[in-house]
Amino acid sequence: MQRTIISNLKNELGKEVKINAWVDVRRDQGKLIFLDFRDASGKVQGVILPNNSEAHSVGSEVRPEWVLEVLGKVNPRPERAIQKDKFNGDIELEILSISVLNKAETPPFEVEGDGKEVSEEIRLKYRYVDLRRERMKKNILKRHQSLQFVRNFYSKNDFIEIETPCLTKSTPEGSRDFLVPARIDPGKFYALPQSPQQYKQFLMSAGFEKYFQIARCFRDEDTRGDRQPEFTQIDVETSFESQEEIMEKSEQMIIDLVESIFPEKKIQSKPFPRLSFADSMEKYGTDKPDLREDKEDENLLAFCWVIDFPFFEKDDDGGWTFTHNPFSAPTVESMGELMEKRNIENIRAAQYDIVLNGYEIGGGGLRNYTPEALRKVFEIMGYSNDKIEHSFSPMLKALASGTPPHGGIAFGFDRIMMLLLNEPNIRETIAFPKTGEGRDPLMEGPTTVAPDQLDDLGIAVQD
RNA sequence: GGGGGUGUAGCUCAGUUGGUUAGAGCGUCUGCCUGUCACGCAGAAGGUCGCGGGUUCGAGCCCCGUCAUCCCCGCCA
Repeated sequence: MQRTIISNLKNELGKEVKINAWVDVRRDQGKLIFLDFRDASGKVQGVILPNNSEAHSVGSEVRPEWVLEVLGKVNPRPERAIQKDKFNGDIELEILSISVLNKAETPPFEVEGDGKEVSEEIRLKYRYVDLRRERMKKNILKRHQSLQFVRNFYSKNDFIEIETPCLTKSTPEGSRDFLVPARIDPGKFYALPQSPQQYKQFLMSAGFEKYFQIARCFRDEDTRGDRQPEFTQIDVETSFESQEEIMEKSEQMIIDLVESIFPEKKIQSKPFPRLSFADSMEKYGTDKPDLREDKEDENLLAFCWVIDFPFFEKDDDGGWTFTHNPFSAPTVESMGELMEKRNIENIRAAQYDIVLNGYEIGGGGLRNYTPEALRKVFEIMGYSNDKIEHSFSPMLKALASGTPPHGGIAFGFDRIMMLLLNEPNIRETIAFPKTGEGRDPLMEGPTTVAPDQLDDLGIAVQD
């Protein structure tokens, strides 16, 4: 007999069916045993009637989280047992026979409820159990639907998804890199990408014109509730488009995403308001203002753009560093100042951040597409010619190979999910997140490795 | 790197001024229960008080160190 999924049982009234499911709850009344079943599609109550002695003896053995194959008959519930507000509350499965596919140890915590009363440490250690709860199933499902939406949106708009490498090269500045020792070249290291920034610009050089990627990014920095050492970015880049065109397309994607996948949400204002960095700092004291008119309304989304960022700021040593991205272009008005390296504090970047309810959820910019302009940025930051060549010569050469004007944006996907799902932190939207110290509580990484693995890599570990 | 919170039964927690045998709820186990759905009733088992050291006649409680975890600052092109 073919398996029926639980959400389809209501279409099989009066028929005999086979289901495969977990035991969600067991209520044993002696002669009458109730078992609530759960599969990926939903839950249903099963009942073992007193006359069925064989099912009865199996039924009194089974426990929560056991995995069963159940043959049963779908019945309407007796009038007095109907539960109007419950999924499948008007039907029940009369259990004819049960076979146990797998037993389960007593779970470390109850799968019922939203898990907010269980410590996160324990939830993450037994994540495969924690993910069985409805709240987590919903989050992971919404995440999937959102990713599908984004893929479709960009695909329909003639963007193509291109994968870029995870084993790449360490470049100075920005965040600390995760390093991967290179066996082929002892003493040398790959770096995991902090973002696919340079690769997507190479793709513009290559003439793909419209690129996107659901990209995993890695930054070896301390975490926060809204930051993880590895995270997912919606990475986008286009050629020959203006800042205005890129912002409009991005805004449309976000609006369509919210309205399609999260219809209960209300967007406070469309189009999204725009603030200059200077105005935002003056009015709100931050470059990621929370513009919600009613902060109690959990379905209210207040997006805004922040633009006109200063390109450079003083670093700790009194030199100049970039505020956002070294590959950004200056605004048209600032190009002269960049090329002549004067008035540096006044140079503005063609840079735009998108902010939601006080969180930065994305940022992008037009890029320097001539090698001369990009070189000026590095010179202002005080990089030697050697350093520029060592770290950026592929990019400079690509820009010299016939690279179109281009720009793009990257969204922090996990953070967007956190906000749209009303979750208190980013970890609730990620199937297997790291702890605050960057550990994997489920797999218990990182760990030491076998000495011969280190030998292969030519690595000696200090005590 | 810094600041703060937490760590006691499988889970969530209480534990008084340092004092007898460390408690509760849920879960688990056993028995009873024919309409439960937070099932109910009766009973039972279950403890490296994170770890190490110190003070003390005596430490879950005080002191020092350490580990884990959460939040924040730094950091995060």
